[in-house]
Amino acid sequence: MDQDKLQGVRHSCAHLLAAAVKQLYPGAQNAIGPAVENGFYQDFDTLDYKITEADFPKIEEKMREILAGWQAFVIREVTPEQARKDFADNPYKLQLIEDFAGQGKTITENNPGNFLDLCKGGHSDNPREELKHFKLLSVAGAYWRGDEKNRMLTRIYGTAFASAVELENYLTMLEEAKKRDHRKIGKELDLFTFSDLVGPGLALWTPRGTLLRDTLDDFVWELRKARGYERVTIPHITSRALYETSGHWQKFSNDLFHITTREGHEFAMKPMNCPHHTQIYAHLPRSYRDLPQRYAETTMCYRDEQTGELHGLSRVRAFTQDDAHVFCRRNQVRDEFLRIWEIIDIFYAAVGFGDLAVRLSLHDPDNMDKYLGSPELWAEAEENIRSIAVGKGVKFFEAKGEAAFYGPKVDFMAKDSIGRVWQVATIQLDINLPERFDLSCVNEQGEKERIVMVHAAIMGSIERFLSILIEHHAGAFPLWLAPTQIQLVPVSVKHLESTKELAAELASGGVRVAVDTADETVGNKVRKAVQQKIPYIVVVGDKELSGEPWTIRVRGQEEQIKLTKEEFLEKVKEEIAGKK
RNA sequence: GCCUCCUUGGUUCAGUGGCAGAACGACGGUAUCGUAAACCGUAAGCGCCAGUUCGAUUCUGGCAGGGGGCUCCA
Repeated sequence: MDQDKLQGVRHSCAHLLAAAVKQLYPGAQNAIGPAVENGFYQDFDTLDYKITEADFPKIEEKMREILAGWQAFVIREVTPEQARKDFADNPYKLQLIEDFAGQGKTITENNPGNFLDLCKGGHSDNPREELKHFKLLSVAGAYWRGDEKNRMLTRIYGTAFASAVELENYLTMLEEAKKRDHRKIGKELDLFTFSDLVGPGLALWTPRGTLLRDTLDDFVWELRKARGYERVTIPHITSRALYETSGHWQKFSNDLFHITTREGHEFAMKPMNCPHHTQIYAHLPRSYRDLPQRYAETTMCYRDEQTGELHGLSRVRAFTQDDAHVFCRRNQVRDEFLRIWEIIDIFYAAVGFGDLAVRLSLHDPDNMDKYLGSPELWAEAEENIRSIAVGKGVKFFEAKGEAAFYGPKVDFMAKDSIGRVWQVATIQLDINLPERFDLSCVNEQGEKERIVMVHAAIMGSIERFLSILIEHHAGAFPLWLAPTQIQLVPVSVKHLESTKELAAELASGGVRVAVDTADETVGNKVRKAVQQKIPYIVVVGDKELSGEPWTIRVRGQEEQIKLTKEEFLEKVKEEIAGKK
């Protein structure tokens, strides 16, 4: 079955679900019910009925019963008057009818036998056969028309496939994905934790997790340093005046953590770093010869997210940005973009991602009040980055309304274990903050020239990046990132002291080594190390200590390898240096 | 913030309107062992606050925290 046809099947299932719910819950009204990436959903106003997942078997049974009476979908075009009559008791359909009529769209109804619905079409041709393999998955709330001022409807999610096997495979995949959830693995590998006393959305990083963060951040810094970046440091709070100048105060006041001093002065925790960085640029008169100025800083930002928006490490209230700002002339933008893009390419290859989606995030011309600056300025900036992306020769897609309020962006998107898409890296062209902060340089003619800013984050939020990285590798990090790279397992307590000495020797070669000091059987110690997904495990006993070749257990492979201590250490060091 | 579900030792899970259970982990002991779980023992828990009840971990409500969505996301 091709993708279009499958979409038709899923959308038809949404109708089927609507028919079943309307029979089981008299008076319930269905709103919209589209096919989505891995299935479908259908929204309902269920009045006073409360539908929960416990009701799914009953609803699914009713769906099968109704399906038995279905033929092919019959589609007919109707006048608005007719449609209003047919859906007189459904306020949601009536609103849709008015919209369609107002836009001069034709209105169509369909009926597969015993259920009339308002719909534009795109259905299964043979519902009785093709809709068999469906399953309801979850129930959720969703605002009518996606607007939080509207009534909240009950949304039922389901999925459908062309065959029972494909459905089963999909459900199995969802189960497997749960095992890779970063919140679960973060606990198992002891990488981070949350505390009710500290508060929601505030992750605490353990020594192992911090090692992982620092290793990643060191790598980003290494790549940046080689490309002319310099480190800067700023405080985590600021006077409100800074954000009034930048425009953040008016635009994002609700998302700021506010601080009022005992004298009544207003401050805020920083939700981003750009305004602070502009003040480092602005504290000296700059010659065109000094440009670009490239500032980098890995630092925490704070945003007052609503509790319902928090999600593991993906969405938190305090997160670490590997942020950089380039202050340059217009004609330097392309080179700076490509320089950053190169870092992103190298970095994501080393962490095991070869397939980031690239999104050109543009402004929404119908919503100019969301943005700073004139339409002309935006058009020019967007054309500029579009041509850079085209020149780079990669696949990208464009998204209206996804720009930052100060300029268009190139965003890099990765998927988590169940396919949710998150933004990670970003390169942004900013034509507005330099205006607001009056950032300039003196050009060849001795005139004051307005500059532009490029914002760049490689991991974006380290917290969010790690959530993706953990799920991508299911906790089995590449050797260079693994908090423990080699686990030494002494055969018995007799060997403990010499094993510790050995560990110190390996560690002095720049390798992260741990010794299992527990007075346990070898089998148990090996098992623990395997569960911790440690890349190399070596049992140390009389043989190893006497200089015989070592038998090394390599993560993810059946057969063990035999190498002398020197050969092994050399191999490990090479792999770490090569970011393997 | 909104809809909905959930909350039992450190972790994963049983269970009950009348003394709360297991496994792993931790701790103590015995064994000193060669590649995915040695054996014995000890400590440790019903998220918080109200209500109903003779009695609430269990029922009801509120709060907090968490899950799935929605809205938002510089």
